[in-house]
Amino acid sequence: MSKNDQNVAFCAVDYAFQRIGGKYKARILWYLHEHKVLRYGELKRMVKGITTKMLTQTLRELEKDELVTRKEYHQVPPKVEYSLTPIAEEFVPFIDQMRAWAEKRIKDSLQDVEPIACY
Amino acid sequence: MSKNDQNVAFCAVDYAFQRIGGKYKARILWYLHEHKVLRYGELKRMVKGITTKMLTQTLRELEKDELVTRKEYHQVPPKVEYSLTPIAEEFVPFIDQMRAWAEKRIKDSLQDVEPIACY
DNA sequence: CTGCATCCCCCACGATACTG
DNA sequence: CAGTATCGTGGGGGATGCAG
Repeated sequence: MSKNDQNVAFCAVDYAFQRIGGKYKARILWYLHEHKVLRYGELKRMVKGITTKMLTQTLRELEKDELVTRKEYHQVPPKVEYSLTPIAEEFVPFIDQMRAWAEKRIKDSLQDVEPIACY
Repeated sequence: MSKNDQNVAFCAVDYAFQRIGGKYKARILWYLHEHKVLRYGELKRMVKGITTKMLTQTLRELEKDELVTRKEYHQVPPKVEYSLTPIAEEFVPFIDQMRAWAEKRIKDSLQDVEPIACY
């Protein structure tokens, strides 16, 4: 594969995963869907274990892909709110279905799987 | 985060992504769904750019997670067939929906996106 | 509060060669 | 045909410190 193929999606499935894959994206989208609007610090607290670097970076990517909207209030102290775009809202149902599927799977194999502590 | 949290899913969404995330898993599942049964070499040809190492490794992981079935024919030359488990079949509709969503997105932003060459 | 800048490490993934 | 084995590397991600 040539260097230029880096960001080329081989198919639509790839395209989707490039946008909502990664370690935190799906979770962030999910939380934003559940709460409609979240501040930076709120997200940071919900996505356990994430660093500011990763949170900021991930939000920027989601913003670039038009999946989240960033609303900055120019005040001191700063206040920034994030929410989903309509495009992202269209996608959320799939995340929800995946969640349901996963929960069923987790229940069926109730060994070797650590307790799930999510929202 | 402690070392032992490596494979712990923080939530069901994580759990799902740990199983069907990665660079090739979704595509492999999709191809297997489309063709019902595929031999190793057939998969290798369909998943463009994948190496034998990654294909084998990915198939092994999917097998371990009970998403694909491996059927080996003890003959010369070797013949191995892969197919989806019922659990994976349950999941495929979501991949399909994601694909539809992605294709729509691709059509809407018909610039800077390379031609999608997938099945 | 909401970030940005650095430094650094690990491992997912690639390339290549070999085998029953 | 259907894989192993080995070696290398790029960048995703972590830790920490600073800033408006």
